[in-house]
Parts: sequence; structure tokens; C-alpha cells
Amino acid sequence: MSRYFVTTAISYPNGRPHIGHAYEVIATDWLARFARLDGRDTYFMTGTDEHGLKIAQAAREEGVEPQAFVDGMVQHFVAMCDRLNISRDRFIRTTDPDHKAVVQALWTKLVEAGDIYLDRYEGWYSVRDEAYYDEDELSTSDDGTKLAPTGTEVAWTVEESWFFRLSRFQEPLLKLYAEQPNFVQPTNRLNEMKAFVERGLKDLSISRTSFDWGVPVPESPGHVMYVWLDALTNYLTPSGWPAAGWEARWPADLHVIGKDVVRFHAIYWPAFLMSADLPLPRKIFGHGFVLNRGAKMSKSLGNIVEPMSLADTFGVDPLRYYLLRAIQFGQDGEWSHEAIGRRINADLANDLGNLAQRTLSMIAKNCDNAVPPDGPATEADTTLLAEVSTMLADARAAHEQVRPDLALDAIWARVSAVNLYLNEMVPWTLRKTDPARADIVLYHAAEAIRRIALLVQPAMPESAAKLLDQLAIAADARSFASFDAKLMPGTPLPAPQGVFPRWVEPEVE
RNA sequence: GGCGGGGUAGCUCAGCUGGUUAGAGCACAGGAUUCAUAACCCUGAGGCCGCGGGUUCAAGUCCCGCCCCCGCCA
Repeated sequence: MSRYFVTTAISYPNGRPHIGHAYEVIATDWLARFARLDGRDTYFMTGTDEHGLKIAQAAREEGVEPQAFVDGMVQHFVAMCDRLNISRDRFIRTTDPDHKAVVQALWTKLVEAGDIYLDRYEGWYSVRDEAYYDEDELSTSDDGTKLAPTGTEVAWTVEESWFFRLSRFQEPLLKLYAEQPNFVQPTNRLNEMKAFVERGLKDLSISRTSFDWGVPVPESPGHVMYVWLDALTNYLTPSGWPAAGWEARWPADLHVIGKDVVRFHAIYWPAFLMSADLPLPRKIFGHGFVLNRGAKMSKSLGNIVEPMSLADTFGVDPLRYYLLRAIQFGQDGEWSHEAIGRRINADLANDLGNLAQRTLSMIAKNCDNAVPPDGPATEADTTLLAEVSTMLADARAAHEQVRPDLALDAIWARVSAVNLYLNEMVPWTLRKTDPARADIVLYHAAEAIRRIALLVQPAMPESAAKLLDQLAIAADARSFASFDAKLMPGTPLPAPQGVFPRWVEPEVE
């Protein structure tokens, strides 16, 4: 059985989760659920990146210890996962004891490899940004203080720091990109990484002495690890490396991340792993951002909408569906209240929901509440089933490409095909003239809906389950292994109920 | 500033190596129908294909210039 280990980036819990967090975790959940249903040994991990100066500062402002601060904040992220039906196998926290142990082991391994050395780091440092800036990036404010491009105050800072010999990995990384052009996707991101590496790599400062909220550097009092080494290593943690048996859960098949952190995942992370002589993840996918009416959400614009409130308004499954279907994965996308409402009506209520309802209610009224009898198939019947049966291959291809939107496109093309089939076969008319033929038509429609519902599961688990319940599909017959099975005529069916109600804009008081 | 991507119907986008009347979905209008969640199905309207030159029998598709947007880097 093939393994599938997929991760999201870990979130920085210095604020509450926003729709960007929801988007990434929903998309990755789709990937994981799909792989699981497709019979793969799947492990899906998401979590939080809890160290660093900004967390320490936020905690101080609230007058609590950093650990207490993150313990509180992380609950919002866990609650979001619960609410959005995120089927993670582990919610990892960089404050977890096993994670700290793995990070320290990795550090030691990098030291042994000769890729870590002690030096001094100095430069213009912004406490707020937790970053150093070059002289020519700075501006000077009216009162003479130096400002970073982000507008925050910087001060000349000198600190002792451990460095990682990133420069040594320029050629190996370029070789990697050349040999595995799918290592980073979409391709334009790969090209950006190539260009970046070709310009030359500077060694990387990987420890700090200016604060202590981090994983301590082994045998180096006063130093904590630079956040990216700590954070990236979370992916390795569940393997238990270097303890025996780690190969069972490493390397990852896919890291799903935002386009803003591609560099860390596509350059630093592979370099760390190469230094430690560990296998590399198979693929890194940088998705786009989801904007509210094309504008980034911000406190000053007052347009922050929390994902939980969208789930309250539209329902979890419709929200998941919108984000997965309406945005090309890898591109930026937008959402609006109206756009989600339109999608719900056009795709869920009118197309799939109505298809299920018209089919199931005809069966309920005319077929004794049971799967209708099958019989000699016409060309139209076999054509329909042939078209529907190729849907699985299309969806698998989309999954391989990390394109949930394309998978849903492929599924909805079949939804339309079944609606058209019914219109052409007119079973409601046949009922009066040729009831046996009407049954056969309904049988084929129901069978097509069964297959569609199977493939809808990763996107809308609860709604798909309702559809499958109405077709009396057993729990152990809902994986893709049962895709080519057939409905058993005569199987008793429950009373049909609408699964996707129309979205009606609430009356404005 | 350097490198890269893009500007096609109201919206989101397809249009491969140049070749018949430029396509899809949504939204909109009309029709048909009534099994169904006023849904499904059919038809239609709607495009100086960013702007200006050029190459060619023929350019959304190639070349040059310009304008605008986005990404990476500086």
C-alpha cells in the first residue's frame, strides 16, 4: 500500500486563525481524505509554530508566560480544525517535547556534518519584524530614527550566532531542481527558486541570543534556534528520527504551503536535510492567497472575517466546496458573500442537490423505496456509465497535480451529464408507458450518483455521507475501491431528503 | 532597477507549434418542461482578444515599441 504523508505549514499563533489558515488546511484535508479513500496509508499533519520573539512579546503584553500564552492561542486553531472537519492525524506543536528532541538531534547532526559554525551577526535589526535589514533598505523618520521598509524601528545590533553553511548547497540544490522539476510547484515558483539560488547563497544565521523563547541550542548556553530551523523540522518530528523506524514516516510526499514561504521550504529545508543526509520531501506546493473582494483583510480596513463565522453563515461543507472549487489552486483567488451564495445555488443546490433529489424522489414514489431493478442497457445507459466511470481517473490526476479545483470540475461535468441523461430519458414519462424501462433509467441515474457521491467525500464529507446514506451504501463500501461496484437492486432506501438547500439571502431588517 | 508571468464576453478563465463565423462556466434574456430545491434541458444576447506599428495569403496566436497589473530578487 503506498504511503501518503502530507502536511500544511504550521501556523504562527500570535493571533487568531483567519481565512488563509482555513484555506490551506481545507485544501490539505481534501488531499489527505482523497488519498485515504484511495486506499493509501495516509498521514496528515498540521499544527502551530510557537517559538520566537513575537510570541514572547505578545505573551509579555498580556502578562503571561509564553507557554501559557500559546496554550491559550492554540485552542483557536484546534477549534478551527474541529469545526472545519479537518481529518488531521496529528496536530503538532513546536513546543511538544518530542519535537524539541528531534530538532536538537538534527542540530547535532548538522554540527557533525561540519555545516554549523560560530560567528558574529551584526546589522540593522527590527525587533518588531524579528529581522535584519540592509543599510540601503532603510529610511529615516522625521525624528531621525532608522526605519525598516515595513516602517518599524531598527537598531544596530551585534550578537553571537551560529551559522549554517547554506552556501555549500548551491550546486546540490540546482541539481535537485534540474532533476526533479516537480519538486516545487507551481512551476513559476520553481523558476523563482532557481533564480534565487543561481545568484548565490549566503550562510544562514540559525541561532539567536536576543531572546530565550525557543529550542535551546545543544551545548551552547544562551542560544536558542532561529525559528525556521525549529519550525521546518516539525515535518520530521512524527518520524521519531533518529530513532529506529523513522523511515516509516519520512520523507513527506507533499508540503502544502503558502506562496510566501516557498523559499524556506524549497531552499533552506532541503539544504538542512541534505546536510543531515536525510531524504527530501517529494514535493512542495505553494498555493495562493484568498482575498476578500480582492483586498487583503486587515484590522485597519475592518474587513476581517473569521472562518468560523463563514462556516456559521454558509455551512462547513459549502464553505469547503467554495474554497476548493472556485479558486485555481496555486493562484490567488477571491471570495465574497455573494460569490459563495452563487456557488451554493448553481453547483450544490441546482446541479448536484437537485439531481439527487429528483432521482431519489422518483425512486421513492415509484420503486417501493428500494433500488430499482436493473435490466437491458441501451446505448445511452452505457454511455452515461462510461463517462461517469472515467471520473475517478480524472480526479486522481487532479490529486496528483495538487489541483482540487480540477477534480471538482471533472466531477461536476458528470453531474451535468446525469441531469442531461434524465432529461433525455424522461423516466417520468416512461413510467406511464414502459415502467420497466423507467426503472432501468433510474437505476443508472442512481448508480451514477453513487459514484459522484464517493468522489465528493473529500471535499464535503458530511454532505457526501448524507447522499451515500440515502443510497444505503454501507460504511465499508465508501472507499474508491468500491467505485466500480454496482448498486444492488431491491436494496431498501430511506426517505429522500434534500442535502443542499438553496442559499437565500437573509432579509435585511 | 534586473529577471519572470499576465492583460480575451459583466465576473472567473480556456484558446497547443499562426488558418474556417474567438470558446466554457457563472450572471443576464427568451423558450421548452413540470420528475425535481422557480431547479434541470434548449436557445440567445454580450468581445476595436491592453494600445500602436510590422511580418504574412492569413495574427488573440510571431516581431518591435508603449501603457497597465502581478510575482521573485535587489
